[in-house]
Amino acid sequence: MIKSEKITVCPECGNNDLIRDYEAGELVCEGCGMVVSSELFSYGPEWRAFNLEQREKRTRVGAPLTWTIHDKGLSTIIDWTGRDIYGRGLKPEQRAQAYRLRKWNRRSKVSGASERNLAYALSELTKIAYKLNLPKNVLETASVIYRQVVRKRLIRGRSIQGVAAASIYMACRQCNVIRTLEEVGKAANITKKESGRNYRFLLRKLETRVPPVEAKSYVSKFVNQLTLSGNVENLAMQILEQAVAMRLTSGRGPAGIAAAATYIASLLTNERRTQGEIARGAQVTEVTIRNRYKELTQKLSIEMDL
DNA sequence: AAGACGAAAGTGGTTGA
DNA sequence: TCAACAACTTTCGTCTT
Repeated sequence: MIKSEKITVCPECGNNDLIRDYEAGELVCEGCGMVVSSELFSYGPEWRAFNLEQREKRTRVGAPLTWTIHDKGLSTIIDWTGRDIYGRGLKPEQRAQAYRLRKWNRRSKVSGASERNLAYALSELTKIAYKLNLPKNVLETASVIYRQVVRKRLIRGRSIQGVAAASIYMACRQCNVIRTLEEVGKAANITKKESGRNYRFLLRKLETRVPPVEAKSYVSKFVNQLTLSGNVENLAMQILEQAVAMRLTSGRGPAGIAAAATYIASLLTNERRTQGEIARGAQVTEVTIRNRYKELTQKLSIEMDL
């Protein structure tokens, strides 16, 4: 789904190497990193993935470079051993040249506080993503988001940790990977409140539309956590589709509904899990699961002959 | 003994005056 | 800014497997 596709040259630097970053829904200039247009829309993977592992493998389509290194992974380093590639010593004028090259190479890479901060922030993003077991595309998306924030000069007065967490959370939402604000906050060593504040801030300032989470997105997470089979996952999905069609989902927390659907599916397929087990993984209470469970079984007239 | 159930009171966030 | 409100949580006693 692509809108306004006529832009071919970056208005910032005149470069005509524009990259379509579908995961972030943006048209990005390869030259200067400017986001030329954020009109592209992406709803995640083009084909179906049934769990996180598959999703990780199947979403490796997109920008060819990485956005997680401050110079996009294009750097070269010149080492300090005064020898050439054959191990021979260098002549004095060559050594002097190598020294000058090194100096400028270094300076061109991490120059000034903002570059240093960016490098630091990107390494933080990587750490958080690692702790949360996030697929690569989410990390890449988060990096693009963070760069946007830097470019709009919104960092001042905010902690790098906080903005990093918010970027990761936003990237998760855009990529349909379910992580709660609490989980992200914990991985970034900040409170849920703080990560939430920063997320709302980004939402407002970047004017990004993030569609609300569908209950269905939760199911694969739960199924993985509880090591249930694909049958359960499929059945839970079907239940949710019916629930959505019958408007049983509006105003309800998607996590609770998905948890209940997973619970029902686990009963019907004889892979029973207790309400407690599911509740713990879903970060809702048993009571909520029970309430949703009651609604779903009643309204969808699912027979529970146990 | 563990799990499921449900009533009742408490909590944090949104909404609308 | 504040109170009303809905969804959800916590807690706890009771019933079921």
